[in-house]
Amino acid sequence: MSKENELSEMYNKLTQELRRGILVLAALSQLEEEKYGYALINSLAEKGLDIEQGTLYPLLRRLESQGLLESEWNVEGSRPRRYYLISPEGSRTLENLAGEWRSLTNVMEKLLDGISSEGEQNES
Amino acid sequence: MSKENELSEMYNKLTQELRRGILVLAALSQLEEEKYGYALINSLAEKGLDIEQGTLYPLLRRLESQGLLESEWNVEGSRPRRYYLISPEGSRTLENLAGEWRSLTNVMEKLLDGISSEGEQNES
DNA sequence: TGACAATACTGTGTAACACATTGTATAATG
DNA sequence: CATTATACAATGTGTTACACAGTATTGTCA
Repeated sequence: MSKENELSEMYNKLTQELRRGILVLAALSQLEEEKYGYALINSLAEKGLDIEQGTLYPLLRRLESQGLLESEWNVEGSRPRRYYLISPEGSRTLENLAGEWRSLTNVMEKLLDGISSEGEQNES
Repeated sequence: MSKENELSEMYNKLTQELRRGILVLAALSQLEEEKYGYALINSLAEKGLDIEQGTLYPLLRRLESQGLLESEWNVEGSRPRRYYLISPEGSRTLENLAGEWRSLTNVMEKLLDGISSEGEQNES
């Protein structure tokens, strides 16, 4: 059993690495309207991107400390929630990152040309 | 000056993170025909993906140790070169990763819908 | 001969993610 | 009322990989 497990474990690592890095982009892209962490997790999950709480919350705080996000507590509801919103600087960064992303997809398209994917394509 | 430098430094980190993870995919995709490291660097650069030697060489050795690549010294030319070739298992992994990549691009397309990129789009 | 390009490799630091876990407040259920 | 479940936030620890800078060798060309 060890062989297959090692394999899929390694494969998971690789896909994990693949997802990594897009998280910032994904988060920023969804915070043009104010959201709190938990809601962001859900809205990303709806669009097919699962992210752990232990990944997202530090990420949000990091982005805030970098000046890309702004946050404030909202205590008016049932529970206090910390709402995050993209900052002007975050918007510029988002646009630039989005451009980088599109460049990358262009490059990868060239590189992957002719490689058929077995992975299930989720038709939306 | 420090403010702008910190900014672009952070931005570089982010784009770096964005590139991260796709390196495996890029390398595997180009090694369906035998290549040596230096040539791979050049061929990737031609397609728009710059990768440092200190990044690629350890990556190749890692992929080999994981069984995704095979390598051998070729001493017939002027200098000895280590040639790398994707393994059967590497091919399967490549196909799966390519599928994951395409899923990710689908998700990101949804997420980035409506975000205009300022970054220069390299029209090929 | 000297300088530069091609080619390969390694060691170290940094940073981010995943995972597990803690903690609290509210809702739901028995 | 007590207990469990869920919404929500936070942290800290370990793993991993990338970048960077540096070392080293061998050809080539001036």
